[in-house]
Order: sequence, then structure tokens, then C-alpha cells
Amino acid sequence: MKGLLDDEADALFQALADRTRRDIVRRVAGEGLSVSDLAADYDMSFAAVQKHVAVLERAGLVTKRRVGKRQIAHAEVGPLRTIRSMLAELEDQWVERVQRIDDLLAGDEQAGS
Amino acid sequence: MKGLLDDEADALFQALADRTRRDIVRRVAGEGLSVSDLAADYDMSFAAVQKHVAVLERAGLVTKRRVGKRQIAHAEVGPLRTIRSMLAELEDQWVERVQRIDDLLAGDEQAGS
DNA sequence: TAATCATACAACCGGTTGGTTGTATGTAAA
DNA sequence: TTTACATACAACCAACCGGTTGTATGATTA
Repeated sequence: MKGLLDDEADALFQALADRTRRDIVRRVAGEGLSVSDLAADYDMSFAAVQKHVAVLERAGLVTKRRVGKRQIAHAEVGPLRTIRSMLAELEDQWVERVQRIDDLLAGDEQAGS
Repeated sequence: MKGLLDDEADALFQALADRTRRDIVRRVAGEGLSVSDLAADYDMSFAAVQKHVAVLERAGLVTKRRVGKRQIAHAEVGPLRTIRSMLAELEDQWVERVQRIDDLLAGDEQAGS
């Protein structure tokens, strides 16, 4: 039922679990860059960079738009928001439960003192 | 120079790029659970769950405290905050550059009309 | 001490990942 | 049309990942 959500989260976290890909997302935020513009600044083959972009594309973090012979990659902010809200939820659960336990402890203290 | 930061980010994103591990983080948020308590609810071997906990531990997302013969896993909220601020930064860069481009376009429009 | 329970860890296996090189295709410029 | 450039994609390889089973260690209980 929520498997699709999990699939998306898997893809997003995995896509961001590589420093080259995180760097690409940073660099194409806003204006967008062609794959070869991107590739020029990494110490790896063009094909490797192209595969990184493909991973980001599959995760929905970037989209490509053809302009002449170049293919321009753009970052998509939506998935970043998705992943942030997932983490916020995790953190909220943490805070919530800690608070609940603190309340219990406070109650015990009062009762025990 | 910033390799350590990247190492941490690699470890955090990779640790969260597995649904079982995300579930474990949720479940040990606040109170904490022993490794076998955790393992009881997954359709995999004890050793597999133990390895997942170890990955989370290496990433700093979980710490263990021995209580009798049991080893209690607790979630750490710090790394979650770290990862959230990384994403916030990414998103800010996005918003910033889009804004800058919007400003340019607005200027062009005014000049061109 | 012996038996048991909770954990740790090593060795192994199939699938995936991050890189390579080579080749094919599509677009632009001579 | 040829030539050159930007991209795509397949095949290959070593390393890593997520799982397994089996064995060893540590703490608790009989």
C-alpha cells in the first residue's frame, strides 16, 4: 500500500548517497547545465557523469530539456521537499516520543519525591 | 578539506536509503529497543537486522547501550538535523538561483516591452 | 558449572553500483 | 554531404550490498 512511497524514498536517498550526484544537483539548481558542461569538471569519463545524471533523473531530482544539440539538466525542487518532509516526520516522531517519556519521568519524579 | 563532511553525508544518505533501516530509526526513536526486539518484526534473519543496526550505528543515526544481556538501540536526532540542513541548503541554492534568474527575466521584460 | 539467551562476526552468494571503453545516433557547422 | 560535436547505450569489471548460515563470545539463570 505504501510501497510506492517507500520506493520513492529508496530512490531519493540512494540518488543523494553519492557526492558527485549531490554536487550535480547543486550545480544544476536554477539555471541548468548540459551534460558535457557538467562532465568537464569531474575526474571521470563523460559516460560516468551521464550515468549519474540518469540516476538523478530516475529519482526525479533532475529533468533534461533538449536545446539544440545539447541536453540541459535542471534540478527539480519537489523531490527535495518530499525528502525533507520525510525527515521532518522522522524527527517529529523522535521529539514526540522523547517528550512522552520525559512526561512519564516527570510524573515519576513527582510521585517518587 | 570538506571530504569528511562528504563522508558523513554519504554515510547518512546511504544508511537511510533502505526501507528497513528507515523503519528501524522510526521504531527506536525515543524509547529504544533491543536488537532482538527489532528483529522479531522483520521477515529476515537476526543477523540481517543486526547488520542494518550496525550500518545505522556507523552513520551515527543510532547508538547502543548495554542493559543486562540486551543491547538497546536508540535513535540520535543530531544526524537527522544535519541531513535536513544539507537539504535545506540545497533547496536554498535552488530558490536563490531561480530568484536571480527571475529577476533577470523581469529586467529583460521591462527593457523589452 | 552447565545450559540458555542475546549478540557479534566471519564466510559465502547473487544482484547492484560506479567506473571503464567502445560503438551508434542525432544535431550543427563546413 | 562530410565533418565534428553532444549524447546515448551496451558490455565488461571490481567492489559493495543485502541477505543467508554457522560459529564464537558474553551475560543470565538453573
